[in-house]
Amino acid sequence: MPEQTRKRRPYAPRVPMAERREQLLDAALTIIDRDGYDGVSIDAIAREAGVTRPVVYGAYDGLGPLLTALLDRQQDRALGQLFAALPLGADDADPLAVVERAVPALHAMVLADPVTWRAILASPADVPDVVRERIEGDRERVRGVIEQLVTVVLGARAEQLDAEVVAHGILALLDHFGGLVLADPGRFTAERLSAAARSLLAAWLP
Amino acid sequence: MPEQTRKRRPYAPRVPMAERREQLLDAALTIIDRDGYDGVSIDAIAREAGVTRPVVYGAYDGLGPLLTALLDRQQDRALGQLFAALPLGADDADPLAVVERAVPALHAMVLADPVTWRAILASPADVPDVVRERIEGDRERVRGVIEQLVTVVLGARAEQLDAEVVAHGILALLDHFGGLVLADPGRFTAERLSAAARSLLAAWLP
DNA sequence: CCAGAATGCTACACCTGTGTAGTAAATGGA
DNA sequence: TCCATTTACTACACAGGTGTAGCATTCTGG
Repeated sequence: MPEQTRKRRPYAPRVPMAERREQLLDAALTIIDRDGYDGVSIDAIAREAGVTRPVVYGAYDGLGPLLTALLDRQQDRALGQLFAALPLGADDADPLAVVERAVPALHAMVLADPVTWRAILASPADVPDVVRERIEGDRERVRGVIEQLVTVVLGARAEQLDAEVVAHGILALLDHFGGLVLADPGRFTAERLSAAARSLLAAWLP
Repeated sequence: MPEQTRKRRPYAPRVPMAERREQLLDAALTIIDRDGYDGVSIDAIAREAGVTRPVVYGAYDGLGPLLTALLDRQQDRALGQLFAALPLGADDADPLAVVERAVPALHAMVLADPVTWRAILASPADVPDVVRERIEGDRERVRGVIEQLVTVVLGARAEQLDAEVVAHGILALLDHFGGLVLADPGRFTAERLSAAARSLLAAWLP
């Protein structure tokens, strides 16, 4: 009686590369959302996807390239969502209207795709270098857009302001409140945040 | 000829426990500042301090307790510096004066002890749980103080405002600009930040 | 001056992750 | 149907971190 009994791992369903790649990116994103960037490793991704490590190495050349691919994919989603939410066609130049439209739109945006946004908003500091650099770069792009938006919307008033500093401030606020909304949606509702922004801005305008 | 030639590591200077503990905390802080929280391990701390791991285990029961002790020490420094920088005795209730005093004080504060503040401001997300909880708790305390400060300083005007949201916002701004100052002191000077805060606030006041 | 306590070091067993070579199973076209 | 290709798995060697047992050295007080 040959002891062939050594249980062999059941074969994972065979899928073509393209699909496998997508599946691995999903697995990585799931891990990031559940365990943070610390939890991401080739091994963890393989386990999460129900395959073995060589399968992952077959699809990507390592953790760096895999995360880069993930960022490529999420970047489209995130920036697309974001630029859709920002009232960029706002030539009306009414600051109050801009804020009234942007705040609920952004609120809806993060809650509509919490996994993507948690990965971005909760990312900082010790993430793998590839990820860090990528997100930094995107932040800069967004900050530039905000800076322009501020300049345009505030028009003449803007001359008093340090637009770069203001843009940094706005982005910091979006960042922080985005995180709060994700962490505690019941406490930080769109209405509440809109009201706060409105009342601050209303008092500020002439 | 006995082959006693197997080089034995030269003994590190012998120090009493109390001093050794301080030295290990310093080593940990150095590593955090240089390599981020990712780089912190018992092994790395031992190397940085020029001793072997068992020495570290003799002083602390593991990485968690060591980092807790580090936080205990840094907490005093940081909160002491912070509450000294915030104009808490500001019964004069002049918002502009409060900001004019607070911004340069905070700016000086982070630059006076960059290691401590980088460890706090650049901490987020995936730090060991002990550290994360501790810093979160402190943030809440500080936010509470700011909330009160806002209420007091703005007086009657405060009734229009959502003090909690405003305090969150202010703390987010302090956080973010603190990081910017540390990253690029030449670009974000005390004067520039003061001017920006002053001009925003001046326009906002009646 | 010489125990014995205090302090530090070596060495080991264990864990988790990386990356790869070799092998086994599934699949699709001749 | 059957074989070549594609896809997946096993197994190994290596790297770095943890925690501990046991030995070596230094220092101090009697």
